[in-house]
Amino acid sequence: MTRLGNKLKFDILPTPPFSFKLTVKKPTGWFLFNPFEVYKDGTLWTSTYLDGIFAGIKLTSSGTVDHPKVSALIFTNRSLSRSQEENVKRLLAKAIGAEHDLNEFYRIARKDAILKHVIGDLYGMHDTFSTTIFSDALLAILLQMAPLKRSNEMMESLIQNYGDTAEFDGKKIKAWPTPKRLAAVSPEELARRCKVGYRAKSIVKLANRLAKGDFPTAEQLEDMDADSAKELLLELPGIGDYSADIINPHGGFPIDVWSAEVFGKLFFGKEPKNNRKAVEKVKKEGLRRWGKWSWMAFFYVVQDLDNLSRKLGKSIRLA
DNA sequence: GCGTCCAGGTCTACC
DNA sequence: GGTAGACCTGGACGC
Repeated sequence: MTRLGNKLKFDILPTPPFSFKLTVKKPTGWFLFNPFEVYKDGTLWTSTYLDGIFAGIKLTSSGTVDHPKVSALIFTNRSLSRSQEENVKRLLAKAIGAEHDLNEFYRIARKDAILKHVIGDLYGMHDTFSTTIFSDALLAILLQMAPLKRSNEMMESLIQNYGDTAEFDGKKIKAWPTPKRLAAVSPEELARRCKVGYRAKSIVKLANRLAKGDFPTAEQLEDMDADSAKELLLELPGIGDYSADIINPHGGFPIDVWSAEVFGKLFFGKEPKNNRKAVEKVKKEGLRRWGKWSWMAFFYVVQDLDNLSRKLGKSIRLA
């Protein structure tokens, strides 16, 4: 438990349209930083590491979708230097996707037979940016070869057992563990305590690799071209094509057996006979169809499956 | 109650 | 270079 008493207050002015609620609390429950964060009445309490600094974060919307303004209150355990403050402000704005201009994507989407159905429901939903590679990589590994319910259980157990707790503003919010923390744990202990099974070996190897401190940060990967960033991610233990597409800040088209079924129906009008074999075909078609907008297309479709299914009719039941 | 199958992938050995 | 098989765990299913 870390008590965070030092406060830093500032405002973020995202590029409109920007829906605070849809961005920090996605319709399908995707979180901003971790599964233990709390969203209530237009305010989000969460915790993460910003520039290596453990932070409790309170975000409140004080604007509208077309004139957005987000008030941020950052809690840390000590006062920050001027440059640390600037880094924290910049990273948080980036994390909530404040810099992204959705208008180009919407122009493309309005002309697309599939995407035109989803942009209305999700108007102003920005993609968010992970502040640490490790948390995204853990998420990706825990999604592998498991039903979503079990993935969530493994995720929560890992954070409960090894994550630090931020105590601030009357809240206690657990954060993802750091590479250093998990590098000190044996795979056997991790498997036993968190029931992550064979994934424990990959997780500990990954923690050891990232604890060295010489792997590029999410921002540094973003500064590379997409293929180079993905190539580096594929070198990490337990990270394959699907997981690399989840972690890559450039986005990708992360097709697994579940999304192969969803996008298979959308692209070809029918459920693939074998979802695992269809992954490659569906991925190829998504990248061909949406190119550099593949990730945004994936993101919007997945967040709007119920509505999309209704709009496209009973012939394509997606959810 | 018990056995079998397989899930929102990755890695390795083998050809 | 491509591909079959193993891999934790636990819920669903058939019997």
